[in-house]
Amino acid sequence: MACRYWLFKSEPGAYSYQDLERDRVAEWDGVRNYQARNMLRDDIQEGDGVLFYHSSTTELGVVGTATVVRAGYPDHTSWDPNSEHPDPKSTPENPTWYMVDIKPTGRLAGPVTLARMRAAPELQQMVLLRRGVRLSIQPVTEAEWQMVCHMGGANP
DNA sequence: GCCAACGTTGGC
DNA sequence: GCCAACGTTGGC
Repeated sequence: MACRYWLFKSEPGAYSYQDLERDRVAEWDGVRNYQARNMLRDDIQEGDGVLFYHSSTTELGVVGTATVVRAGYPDHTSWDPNSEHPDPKSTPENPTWYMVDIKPTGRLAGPVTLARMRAAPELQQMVLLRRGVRLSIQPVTEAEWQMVCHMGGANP
């Protein structure tokens, strides 16, 4: 897959865009879904763009952008029994789960809400809007990236 | 390898 | 809080 743009979902109660701005760099750990793992491990490259989406909150939508600063590497929290998502089957020698590091590149001037995206004819093919898709990491096309950034009043 | 039961996600 | 949709688990 030669995708250069992605959408990462996060519940702002757990980790918000504001948290990312505070931290400057975030290890995107804790992903425990094989489809998402494959993208983290195989496809997401340094320099790729990330739409940061807030889920399970009052204002659903993309609130900012980020960029990948480190491509996929083993998620060390998976073999830490005290982490939030331990997996006894994952070891340093044979890791099951992967993560990337991202840093914020700018809050959108206005949030691009889920409702606005649903209403945009240009975005009808977005993975996010597909019925039943719950992936927390999704590929985004360049056209979709441009459109969301445009709708958000950003120029990354 | 099938598939029912269960757990999770996430919008509403 | 509800529930549709999906992923995972485990008995057979």
